[in-house]
Amino acid sequence: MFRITHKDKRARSAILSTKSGSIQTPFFMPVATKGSVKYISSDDLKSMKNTAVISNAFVLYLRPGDSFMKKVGGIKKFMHYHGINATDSGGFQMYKDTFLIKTTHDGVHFKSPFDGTKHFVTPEKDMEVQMNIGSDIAMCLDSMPLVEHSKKRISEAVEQTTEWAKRCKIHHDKLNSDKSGKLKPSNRRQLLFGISQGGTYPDLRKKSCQQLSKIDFDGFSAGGLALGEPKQKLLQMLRIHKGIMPEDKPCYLMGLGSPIELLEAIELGADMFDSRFPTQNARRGTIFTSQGKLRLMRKEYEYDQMPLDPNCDCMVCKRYTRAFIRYQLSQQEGTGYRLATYHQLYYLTRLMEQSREAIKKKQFTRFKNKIIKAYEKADAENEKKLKDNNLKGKKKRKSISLGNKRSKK
RNA sequence: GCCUUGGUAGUGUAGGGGACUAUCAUGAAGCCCUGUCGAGGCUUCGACCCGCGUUCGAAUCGCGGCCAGGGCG
Repeated sequence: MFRITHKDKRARSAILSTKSGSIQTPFFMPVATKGSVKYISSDDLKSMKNTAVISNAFVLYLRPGDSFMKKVGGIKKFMHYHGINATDSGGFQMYKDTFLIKTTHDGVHFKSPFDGTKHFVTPEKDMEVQMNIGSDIAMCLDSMPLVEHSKKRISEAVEQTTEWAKRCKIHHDKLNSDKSGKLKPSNRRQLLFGISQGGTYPDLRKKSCQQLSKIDFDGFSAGGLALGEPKQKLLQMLRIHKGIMPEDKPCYLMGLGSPIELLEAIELGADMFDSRFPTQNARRGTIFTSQGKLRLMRKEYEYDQMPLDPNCDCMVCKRYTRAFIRYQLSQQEGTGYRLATYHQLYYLTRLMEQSREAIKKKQFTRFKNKIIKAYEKADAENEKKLKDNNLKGKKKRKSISLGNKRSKK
């Protein structure tokens, strides 16, 4: 179900098989919380050769309901989606005040931000919800502490996560067994991933990984990261995670979505990613390109007739100008969101594709460095531009204020 | 020609003698966003048409000018 085909030092490319087919790693999953990637249709995803998305089991459980999803034949049919669908358990929603009431030993008390209704979710219930939704990959219900929480609380969350992980696995196996009680083969059932916690404390992360690695999950995620901690911490935690979790299982780094960080994580052997970062940034006018980060909303692009990325051959870059997309974004028009998002995901999909190629050729580090250089170059140019503008601005302001003083006298 | 409204950041506005260091939106500049309920958050910049007067004090009241609407000849 997970077959490593190529290795380049710690980086690797593999084939992940699910009940919906096989895809190559490493890959990035755009976030489709409510069953759609915002502003992007499943046909769009297909046209950019996207292979996987992740939805949110808890949000879908609230609306339209997991029984609804079951009735309509599962999320993939519902979405008319061709690829692999993963669902997040909802553990991440604990992170948000709008959802969480409190966690207990048994499960999580949530409130619905839609209508204020209260819900109690246990690990077992969560597994049933994800089964009803019919995703290809389910995630364990984990207990996710805030980064700023005390070490003690993060430590408790580690224990809680492990305990719930065991319960998830037992119940999930039941739900995925045939009549004789035997677990179905991995290509005919939903996969289940465990999630390590521990914040950025090496000892806690290690402990979490050690506990979880004893459970026979189909894959292991690193959770609670990419939430504002320094990059070096993030990578350190990934190293610990990778060092303990079995090599022959997929490694999913949850929440990561910035291009350079993705490459750095791939270099350390991570296989799967998801994040709202690229799509959210696209909607807010920060565009990833072969030439680094493009801040599209700057006035300097008001009349720009270039495509978002001159080296991109996506549908958007072939047809639309920066000026057009910038204007549509500024007007909060759906078309702007759609075009920016399309390019962004196309770019990331290509980045993953190129990463796999580079791993096959054993040139991944060179490839990574090339991309990083482009981003650094763009950042440096940007900084220089800002400095120049500041100087100009100061001169201008000075002359204006002098002018005012004179006119008042 | 006479009468009558009105002139506040780039734009649209609030405020009709002291609470104005002038509101809000938009804009511009910057920072942020990473298992998405949300088309978001934060910081900064930017204006009382001009002059004279009344008053302790004027964006606010008076007069004149300029400009823009509207009405009557």
